[in-house]
Amino acid sequence: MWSRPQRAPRQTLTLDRIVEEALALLDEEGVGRLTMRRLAERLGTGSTTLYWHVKTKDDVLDLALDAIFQEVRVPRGETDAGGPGDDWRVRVRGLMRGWRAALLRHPWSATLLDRPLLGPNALERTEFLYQTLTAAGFGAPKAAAYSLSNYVMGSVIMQVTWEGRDETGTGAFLDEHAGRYPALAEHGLDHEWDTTFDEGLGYLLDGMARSRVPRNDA
Amino acid sequence: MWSRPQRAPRQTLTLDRIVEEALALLDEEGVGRLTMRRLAERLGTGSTTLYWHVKTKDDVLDLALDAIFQEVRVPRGETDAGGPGDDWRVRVRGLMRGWRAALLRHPWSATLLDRPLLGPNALERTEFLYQTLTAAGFGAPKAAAYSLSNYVMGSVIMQVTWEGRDETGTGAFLDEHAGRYPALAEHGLDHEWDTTFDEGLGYLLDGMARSRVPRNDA
DNA sequence: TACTTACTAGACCATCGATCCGGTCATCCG
DNA sequence: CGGATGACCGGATCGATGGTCTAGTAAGTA
Repeated sequence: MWSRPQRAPRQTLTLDRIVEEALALLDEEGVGRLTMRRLAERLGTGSTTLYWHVKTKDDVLDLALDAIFQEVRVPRGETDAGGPGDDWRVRVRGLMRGWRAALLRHPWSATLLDRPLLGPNALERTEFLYQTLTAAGFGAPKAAAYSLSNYVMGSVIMQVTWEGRDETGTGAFLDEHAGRYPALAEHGLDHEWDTTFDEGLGYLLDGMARSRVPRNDA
Repeated sequence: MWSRPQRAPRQTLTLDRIVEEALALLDEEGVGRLTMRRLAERLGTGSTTLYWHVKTKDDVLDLALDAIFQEVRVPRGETDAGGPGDDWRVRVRGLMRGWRAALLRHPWSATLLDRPLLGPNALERTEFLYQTLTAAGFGAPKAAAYSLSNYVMGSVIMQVTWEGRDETGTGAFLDEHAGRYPALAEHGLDHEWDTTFDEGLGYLLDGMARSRVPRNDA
């Protein structure tokens, strides 16, 4: 009885549906409101049932986090228009921008970024990053990849942390202590997140460019 | 009855003692094991008592997180030995390294980095960062400061996330899927955290240096 | 002495993640 | 066709948590 097709499961509730609904719940109400009971209720089932498909709640969170990375487009075919050997810059910047944008589209992800990104979608993007850097002539793609990911993660966490808050209270607080923190009070709370991100990313890319050993392009 | 001294409180339990013990508990057992009951028990009191000094558990966490920043030395007086106007680089790099080291000394902090750093210790360091950058001639110190902080935070989170884990399981997992992720599998899991951090920090600083408008130094 | 304030604790509440136990139902085997 | 198997489901329940209610006690003030 070789390759017997495994018994067709009833599939009324699948892991995919759980993840899908978890993402919706997360998007609508945030990570604090995601409980197994509430998730089960939205799926029209009991909380116990979820545990047949999933071992712990952390599994759901891991799955949901990795699902975000599915939205990140991998800039594979993009060849540069002219710049000599700057292909990798375009690709890496595109990946990092997409990475950041996807996480910002789901702000609850910021709280979950302290867990290892080992899902297939995240791994695929990381693999692409390694390959792009290696092809560009970086002897130590790991260091470069870490620096870039770290920067993206930190930027997302910082932005989500500050954007979600009621700034009036914090602003008043800063004004109140303007004597102690003059420079902070002077520059206020509003911030151009996108341009700052691109700026820092450019610095990182510039610095890396100098330390790479070009391969067979000029 | 001017300047009546406020009634001397009994002070058998103070906020300082609570924060101090919370830090010890956090260091010893991690953020997951910090409960109000356990903390109260260590302090020889009941959990209810803590709520007289503190509004919620989040307050304890905020306080503990800010307490970490107390360990970060502010490199105030450090004048450079010779480099023309590179003072700010030395100071900023010193601050960022100290920032990172303090957080790494308390790995539980990585999980809490998704909350605003508005404690007095954190604010004092941030204020110093703004002042140093402004004095160095940066027209937009906020963008520079954000880029730097983001990078530090991301680096800490990434390192803590990976260092705490049992790498053998992850290593086996990667080996198993080496076909799908060849570049990842090739470079393995071990990593030189310190040098990578300094490298990326150098890139950031280099890039910023180019965009600043020098003030009155050469 | 009467009163206010600082402080403490035990019992209690709602809720959570997770499990136990007892089912149901489609499918496969004989 | 009929029993057995295993995928799937859910109510009740467990232990633990954050937080509150209620009821106090000790120390100072008037």
